[in-house]
Formats: sequence, C-alpha cells, structure tokens
Amino acid sequence: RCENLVEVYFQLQQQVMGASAELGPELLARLLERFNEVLCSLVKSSFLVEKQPPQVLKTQTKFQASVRFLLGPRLLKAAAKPYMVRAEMVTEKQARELALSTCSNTLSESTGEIMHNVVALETNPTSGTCCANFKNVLLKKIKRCERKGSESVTEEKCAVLFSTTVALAPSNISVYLQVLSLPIVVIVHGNQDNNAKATVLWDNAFSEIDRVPFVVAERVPWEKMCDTLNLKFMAEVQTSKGLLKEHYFFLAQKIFNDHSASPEDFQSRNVSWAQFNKEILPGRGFTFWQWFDGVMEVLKKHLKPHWNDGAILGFVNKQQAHDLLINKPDGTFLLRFSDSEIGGVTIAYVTRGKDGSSQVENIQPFSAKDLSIRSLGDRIRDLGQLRNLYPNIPKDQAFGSHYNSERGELG
Amino acid sequence: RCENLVEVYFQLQQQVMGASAELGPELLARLLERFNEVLCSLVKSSFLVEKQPPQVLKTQTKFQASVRFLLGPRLLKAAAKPYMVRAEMVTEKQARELALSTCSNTLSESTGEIMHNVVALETNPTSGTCCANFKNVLLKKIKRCERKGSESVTEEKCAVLFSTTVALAPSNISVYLQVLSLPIVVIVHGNQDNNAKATVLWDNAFSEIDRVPFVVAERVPWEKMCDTLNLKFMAEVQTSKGLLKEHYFFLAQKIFNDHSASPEDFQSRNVSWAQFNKEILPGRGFTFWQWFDGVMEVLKKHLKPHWNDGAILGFVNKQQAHDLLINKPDGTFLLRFSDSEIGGVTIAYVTRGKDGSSQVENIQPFSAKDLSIRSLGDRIRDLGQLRNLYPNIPKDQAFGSHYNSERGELG
DNA sequence: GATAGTTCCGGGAAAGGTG
DNA sequence: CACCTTTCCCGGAACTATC
Repeated sequence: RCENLVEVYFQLQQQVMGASAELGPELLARLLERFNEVLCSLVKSSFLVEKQPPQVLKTQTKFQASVRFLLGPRLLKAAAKPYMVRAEMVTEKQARELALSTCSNTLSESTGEIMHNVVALETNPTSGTCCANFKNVLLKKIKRCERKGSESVTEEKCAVLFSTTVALAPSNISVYLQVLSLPIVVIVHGNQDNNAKATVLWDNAFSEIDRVPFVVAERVPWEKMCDTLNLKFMAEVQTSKGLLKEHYFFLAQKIFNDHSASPEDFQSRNVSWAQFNKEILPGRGFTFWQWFDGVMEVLKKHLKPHWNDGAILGFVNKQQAHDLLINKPDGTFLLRFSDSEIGGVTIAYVTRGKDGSSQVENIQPFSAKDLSIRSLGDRIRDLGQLRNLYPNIPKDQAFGSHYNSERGELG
Repeated sequence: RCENLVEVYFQLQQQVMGASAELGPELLARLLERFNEVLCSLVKSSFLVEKQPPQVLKTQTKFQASVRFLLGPRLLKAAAKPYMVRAEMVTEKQARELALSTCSNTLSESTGEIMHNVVALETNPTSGTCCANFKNVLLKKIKRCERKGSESVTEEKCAVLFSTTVALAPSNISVYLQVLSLPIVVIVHGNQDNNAKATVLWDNAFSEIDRVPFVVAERVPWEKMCDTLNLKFMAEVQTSKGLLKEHYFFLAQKIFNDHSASPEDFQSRNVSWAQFNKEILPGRGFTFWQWFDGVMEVLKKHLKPHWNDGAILGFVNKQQAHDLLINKPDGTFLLRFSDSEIGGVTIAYVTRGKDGSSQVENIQPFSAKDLSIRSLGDRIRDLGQLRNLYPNIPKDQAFGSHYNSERGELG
C-alpha cells in the first residue's frame, strides 16, 4: 500500500530529525532536501487515473472518467476552497513532451475543448478515498494534427491530461500533480468506430510498458496477434468458446493473403499494422480487421447461442467448405462467414445435380440486418434444402431450440 | 415604393426650408420637429423581416432568416464599421410589451440563446438592397414560460426580435430599428412537430392583422376552418385536387363528434381550438388535427399519384363505405383513411359469404411504414380478392401504372 | 405510475475537403 | 471523380419532471 510507504517515510524523517544534532547542519540540509524530493515523487506517483476515459472517444458525446489521489486522505492540507482538477486533451506530441520534461510545463494550445472539465478533488470520509469524478464531460470538437502520408485520423492517438495543484499538510508544500490517460482515438461519427478500435487494440496489445507516448511496434509476431484476436474475440462476443488452431490458420491465410504456407510457417511470421488494418484485402473493399470486427459484431448481436453450440464453423473458406461437404449426403450444410461481405453469414450445402452428381451450393450471405429481421434459426428452418448440419446433426436438433416465429412478422 | 415617399419627404422639407422666412421661427421649429417624427416612423417601418425564421423551430437545429432595411441604400450613413443586427428570442409577453410601448426598451432576460445571432447589415451595390442575412443561426435551448392549466409547450408562441441602431445620412440621426418575426413555436424533438404545426396553422389562419401579439380567436366558423384545411391540404400534399363538400362533411362529423347533423347544420357552427387539437377524439388516442396531419403525411409520401387519380375516396367512414359497396359486385373495393390509426389506409371490399350474401370486409390498415416497404399499388395487386375499384374500374386500370416490383425486395 | 417534456445518441444522408 | 472526413439532423430510447 502506498500509504505504508508514507508512514515509513515519516518515520525515517523523524529518526533523521532526532539525529539532527549528530549529523551536522550541512548533511542535515542535504538529507532534508533529499527527503523532500522523495516525498514529492511519491506524491506525484500516487495521482492516478482510476477510471479511464473511453479509448475510442466520440466528439459531442458524454463520457466519464475519474482520477484518484491515493495519498490525499493522508497528506492533503485542508483548504477553504476545494482543489480543482482539470482535464485537457493533449496530442501525442504534447504527451511526449510531458513525459520527457519533468518540469510542470503548461500546454501551449489545446487540441480540443472539453466541456465541464474542471471538477473538485473530493475526499470521501466513508471510503477514505480522494477522487475527482468527471461525470459529465464531453469533447466538443477535435483539432486534427497534420498527418504524414497515408495516415488516417483514426490512427491518431491523443490522451487526456488530468492536472491539479494541491498543498500538502505537513510542510505546506504546493505540488503540481499530473497524470495522462491511456491513449485515445477521437472520432466524430460511428462510421469511424471500426478503425479507431483497431488502433486502440493494436496499441493496448503491443505497446511496451514504459514507452515514449505512444510509440508501438509496426509489426509483431503472428502468434501474439492470434492471442490478441482471441482475447478480443472472447471479450467482444462474450463467449468462452475462443478461437482454435484451425481458425488461426484460416485467419493467417486471409491476413497474409497466402494460401500455400503451412500453419507452422505462419507461426514464425510477423504481421504488420498495415496488413492488420490499412491494406485492403485483395478484391475486397475492406481490411482484415474490418472483416474480423464484422464477424464479431454479427456473432455478438445475432449468433451467440449458435456459436456457443458449436453450430457455426465460421472461419472456413469456400474451398474448404466444398471439400468438407462434397462427400456428405444430400442436404448437409455448414455455416461460414462470408469473405466478401462484412458481417455476412453464408450457408454452404450439398445437393444432387440433375446428372446425379453432388455439388455444393452457397446461399447468398445473410447480413446482420437480415438476421435482425428474421433470425438465423428461423431462416434455416425455412430452407427446405437444408437437412443436416455438418457433419451429420439433424437441423432441428442443432437449431430447433432457437426457432422463433412461425413466419416473418413484417406487414 | 417606400423610397418615393422619402423623396416626397425631402421635397417637402426643401419647400419648407425655402419658405422658412415666411413661416416665422416658432412655426418652423414645430414643422421641423414634425418632419423628424415623420422621417423616423417612415424609417422604422421600412425595417422588415425579408425571410421569416421557421414558425416551427427546433432547438439545436440550424435555420435561416433575413431582415431588410428598405431605406438603407438611400439613407444609411456610411460608417467605418458595419451596422450590426441582432436576433433574439422573445416570449409572447415580451413581444406584447414591445408592441405596446413605443420606446426602445431593452429586453430584461433572454428566453433562449441564439448562436451567431449578430450579423452585419450589408448593402449590396448590385441589387441596391440593404439586408442582414442570418445564415447560420441556431437556437441553443429554450426556457419555457410557466404555463397556465392545460396549456402544452407546443401552444406557446414566441418570436424573434431583430434590432439594430443605425445613423442616417442627412441629419446624422441615430435610430433604433426593431422588427418582430411571425410567431414561432419552439420544439425540442420531432415528436412535437405535429402539435406545433397545429398552433402555427391556427395562428396564421385566424389572427387579425393588427392584433396584440399573439392573441387569436378561441373558436372560429367551421367554414373558415374548412378553407384553412383545404389550403393546407393542397400545400402540404402538393396537389391541385383539394377537399370537396363530402370531405368537409366527413371532417365535420369527426371534429364535432356529431353524426346526426346535416352538412348545412355544420356550415353555421363554430369550431374551437380545443376541438381542433386539444381534445382526444372519443375512443382514439389522438386529436382531430393529429389524425388529419397523418392523412396528409401518408398522402404526400406514398399516395400522391393515387390521390390525383381520384383512386382514393379517403374521407369516408366505415358505414358509408359499407353502404357504397354492399350492392356492388364481388371484389369491388375502395380506399379509406383509417379512423383508428394515424396515417393508416384501409381497403374495404365486398365479398360473398358462404351463405351467398354479400358482405363488406375491411383489411387491416396499411401504415406509412408498411407502404414504404411495399407500395400501395403492389399491395393491391397482391390481394386477389380485390377486382374493381369503386364504382367499377378494373384494378389494373386504376393502379396498373403504379405497380413496381414483382415481389417484395426484402431478404 | 402515467403523461409530458427533454436529453442522448446511433446512423443515414449529404456536404466539405483533398488528392 | 473517388475517397476520407465531417456536419446535419431524424427519430428511437431512455431519462426527468410533474401531476
């Protein structure tokens, strides 16, 4: 506990003061100065962001955040007026300058005005915490930095700087406290949410602990990326059924656009930020992440139970689906995520052609919107040509518990 | 032309000045003072609202307005800084005070802040007009007056006051100019639009020309109401096919909730504001106006061509529809506006029961939303039991030109 | 606890900016 | 022109005030 450190500090100081006679004036002065420095740095590092602002932050949209001064209850000098904490947007550049220079420099210019950005630092006597609670903050507008080359606004990271000046009780020292939030991507419209999430995910997953704000690797081992995607997947879809080896292999083929390498080959490769969310997948209108995020969205919104049932193979390409189905009985089908449509779900099924040979058909993918009109289960029930879920589960057994309305409820 | 008046004024003044010797100093002074007054009132009445702000004004939504100073090009004294015109919200009470007191009193407190509400009065040398153009104004928030009794916020009228102080060229007199907009109902959400439109319609239609702001009759002759509804109907639906005697009779039965009176009886009646848009129609969840506005909306959005074709009887009650159809051949149908659902369109048709007797069926009304999913024409085509539009037009002839898609285009 | 009134905000549409 | 970025604003949902 932080407060224990302070106790140790004061005990030490007591001892030194007690021994002051023996130490001589010069040494004592130096010791006291050193004490001051230690206290200061202790105090400064006990000023923390308790509740981070959202890392994807939309302008004109309310958000919350709070900071906490751990040593406040112990050290804060009582004052007539409460100490006020201020929250300001800072650019990556400003954040870097703050991190490098130890002096308490003021910000030259603001990159975006935050409304209701000054709140009192309040000590709660019950819980013994000293917090400033930003309950009703809102970023009015964002001034973008000039970007180099192909950088998009959703790759731009900034942060919220919380700062205050307080007086400490024992020595009446005035200390300037400041702390930065995690990096934040500011967006102005929901259509930027996708890309902003990618930036944040990459940063959270791959940044070093004590980096200069907000540098992060440009390329990372594919294995790390897999872990990251898996964690994100489970958190986002809210499922305990995570991604498996086969899924990773499929994803690797997609992100590297390489259909000849083996799973082992991929394991040792590095994947770049550009491959993750800058380059358009060949022949598609979107990036790897945009596609993957679409999959998570549709799973979360409409297919969670089916995913948990294991009824969705999902991360399987058309060829693989074909190979799996071609030797199965008529009416065997499986569900895969559409490669061509974000958040689309396709049904591949085997049917007997006129000449009596088996062939695999793909149904036009259902979008998330389609599924909100009529659920997947019901749509599968509607389709008479579907009989058994791959490998061989009768469809009413696999989906029966999720059938809803007899027919569509639209007028 | 206003400017001609000014010329006459100056000629008169010249003559008086020329005759000054003959008039004697006292009379001259009185005459000059009178001249001043005349000029002043002339100038003041030449300051007009050129473009009215919307009479239903939503907060946080941009709007436009402009004022024009007719005598500006002739009389305005050139100045280094342009004259600024200010736009402010005033309550009905404030408007009344402004209208009564001739002095240029300032407003005590604002009822709502308008952003970008000060713009320059600019003389355009080409067109010779002197205007202040409010291009980007927005009402931030509205402070409602305390209302008496059952008055709702959408019955509250306010206005925009435009004001400025200018110096006139000949005599360097400084004049304070002000002009009020038409009354305005402020809303904060689209769901108040309905009721606000009712207030504005009533006010525009039934207010006297030189009234105290913004008093208006509480009840008016039904005949006047009919004219008003008809004008509104044609303007809103954008049709030249206005309302007819039969329609008025149907509407009168609805608004007066009187099904025994004759059309002539109604002609001499008065209708009250409460009947128009305060009282709920018996057994329904809405007022007369809300119902009527819903009809106009659905006609405007989805049924304009059919209305113009005369294919929609519309303002007909269930009983009348029954009587019209009962002796017609099987499959004869007509279209009427649903009494129970705002903006709903019902089809009534005649069919032969099992016992061989005719009976009239009513199809569950289509809402505006239904019609935006699949158009009326297509829906009529879909319904096999419909054959001839009343009195006896084959349905493909009446609606064929508006058939669209073979089947619904939803997934 | 129903109704009236308001705020919040997702997302479509379209405008604005930039190569 | 196409694409990126932003603004505008409708209308559902949720919250608040008021009786």
